[in-house]
Amino acid sequence: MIRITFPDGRVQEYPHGVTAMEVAKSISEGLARNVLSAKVNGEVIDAQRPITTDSTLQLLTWNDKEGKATYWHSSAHLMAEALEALYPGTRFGIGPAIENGFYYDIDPGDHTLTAQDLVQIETKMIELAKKNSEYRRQEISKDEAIRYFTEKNDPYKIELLQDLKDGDITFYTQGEFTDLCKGPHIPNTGHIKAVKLLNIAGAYWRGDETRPQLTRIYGITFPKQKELEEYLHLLEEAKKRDHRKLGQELELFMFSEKVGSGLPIWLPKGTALRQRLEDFLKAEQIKRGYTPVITPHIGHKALYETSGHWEKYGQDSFQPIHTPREGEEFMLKPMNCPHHCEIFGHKPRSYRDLPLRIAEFGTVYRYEQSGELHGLTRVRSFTQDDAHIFCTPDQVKDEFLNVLDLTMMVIRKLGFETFTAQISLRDPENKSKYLGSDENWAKAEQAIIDATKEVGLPTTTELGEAAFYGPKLDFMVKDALGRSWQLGTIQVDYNLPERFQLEYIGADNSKHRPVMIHRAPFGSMERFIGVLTEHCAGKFPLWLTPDQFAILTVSDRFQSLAETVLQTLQQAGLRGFIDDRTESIGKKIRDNELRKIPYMLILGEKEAESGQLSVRRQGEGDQGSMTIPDFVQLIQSQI
RNA sequence: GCCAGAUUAGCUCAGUUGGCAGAGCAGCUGAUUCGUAAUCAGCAGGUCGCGGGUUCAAGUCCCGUGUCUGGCUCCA
Repeated sequence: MIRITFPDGRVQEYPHGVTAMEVAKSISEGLARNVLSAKVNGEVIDAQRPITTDSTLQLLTWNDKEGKATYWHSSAHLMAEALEALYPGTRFGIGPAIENGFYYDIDPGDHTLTAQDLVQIETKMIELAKKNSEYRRQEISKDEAIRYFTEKNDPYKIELLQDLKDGDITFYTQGEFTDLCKGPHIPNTGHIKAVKLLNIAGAYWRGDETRPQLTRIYGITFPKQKELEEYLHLLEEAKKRDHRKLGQELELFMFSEKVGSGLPIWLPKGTALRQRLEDFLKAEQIKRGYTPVITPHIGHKALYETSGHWEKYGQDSFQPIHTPREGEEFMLKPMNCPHHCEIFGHKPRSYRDLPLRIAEFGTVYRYEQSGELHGLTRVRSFTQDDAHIFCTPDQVKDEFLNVLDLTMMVIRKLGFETFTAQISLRDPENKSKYLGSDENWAKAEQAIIDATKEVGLPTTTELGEAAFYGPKLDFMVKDALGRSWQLGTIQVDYNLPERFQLEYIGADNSKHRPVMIHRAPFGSMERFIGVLTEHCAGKFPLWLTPDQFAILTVSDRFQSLAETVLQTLQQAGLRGFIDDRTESIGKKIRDNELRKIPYMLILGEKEAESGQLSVRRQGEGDQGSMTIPDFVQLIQSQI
């Protein structure tokens, strides 16, 4: 007998070799029907695998994250079975579960798969799923496995096998399809009831752009048709929040083929919004001891040779601008740091001057790969809410904490409740990629880890994600479609001060090297506004939104009244406009609802007599009437 | 940069087998002066992304290219 410990702490004895499925059945048949896999001693395994030692056991169903992952991974195998049936000779790469669904990377050979083929594959998957085929696990020797895939002519699987140890290799088979796989899988294909293949894309084999490009098919499956429909509805809703769509509808920004791709053009409403955001941060920075500066948009190539950026990114940048005089080369600035280093270095600095916090909303230009451009979130010209803090090594941690506080304040003020913070450290396997000494790197990495711990900020740590000059802390939020974007960033840099030979005179009357902290709470105005637009679905916070109210006249007899009201509200510091088109009131309401104007003030006979305002809230409807001062008060109370 | 798809009026989109370029919304003009999500009528709006080719004839077929979309790679 072995002892099984359940998540609630209950312990029960079962025969040696019992499976999770048998345990589930002993509890209830209903539970057993829903079990997809099991977590045994922390490891997720097939529900049908025998348990041979005293263990903790958690039965995994659709309601568990790991249960879903098992389900979707098995769905990837089902899709592979369908592909093999429909397109014999297809070769397979890898097919994992992802956050929402799964994908499989395949090499379809001469055949090119297109989106039109997906429906046919879905139909085949459903047909195969209905056979209730079991997912059968089989341990196999490396030689035998290689023989199988050699016969099948699948070089990708053979390559995967090369990296595996003999004795660790398992195959899974369902129906007619056998795959190299460590598992686990769901009991049988019958659990898969609803299938949607979402899109098709190219993906480099093993993520390496020098290797062949495979076809990646993304899909998602559900145990119930209704759940699939709900998910697809959710996707539709998310698309409505896309900042590229809302940006066009709300006339925030545009792109022009003639101006160039990746170069956003800010329209009046977008500019109003953006400037308000900038003003908010500028005011906050003044309070916190930052000094604003302004620097040019270009700089000598030599500046970037000094900074090291030319060596690192020169080939992939906008190429130098040549002047009429021979031999002069200027770069569009890809970042503001070198200019700010020159500011620090332009006169002798004392330790009494530190920390020196230099801030600039600096527009930079980076030649991003054409395929990577995406709305406002990945562009070729953008404005960083940049600042560089020059301080003594002893001040690093306090300054880091201050910046952390500012960044979290900014993110929360804009209504992002769920964000994650990622500490990016250097790849210990590949230290030559980075500039700067081992000792400095270790110090900087420790400063970040300590500071985030001190404020209790939950973080994830990624090795190899650091910038080439130093470790960093990035704040990440998700867009409407669940794609993660980096917003604010804080980076410790021991390298640039070295390269620019920056110095200050210490209390000991000798020269010392300052430490530099790069930081941008928004990250870039473009990306931040893009992500913010999706986050609030175009309904910006009242303090930020371009227009807070619209005055809708019931007929043009009320035009002069509308103008008086507008003036009064503007004098009270509110922003709005009169919709005086000769349209019906219903039409004006509809249009301004769609433009997401937070408040609509309807002005007609009734208001002319009472002197009050009829107030309508966007998305909520009629709020009844109130006096002008009450309305001003209402808006101010929400800012 | 790579793979796949898209590209027609300001916007959203039709356009059959290659045979005169279409609709709705927006715009303009006129009528209507209206009470909480679309008043009515008329008018105007196009080098079908761009450049080649095939053809008696190309929005439609072929080649090249720009831009966009979904991913991959990249992201100072």
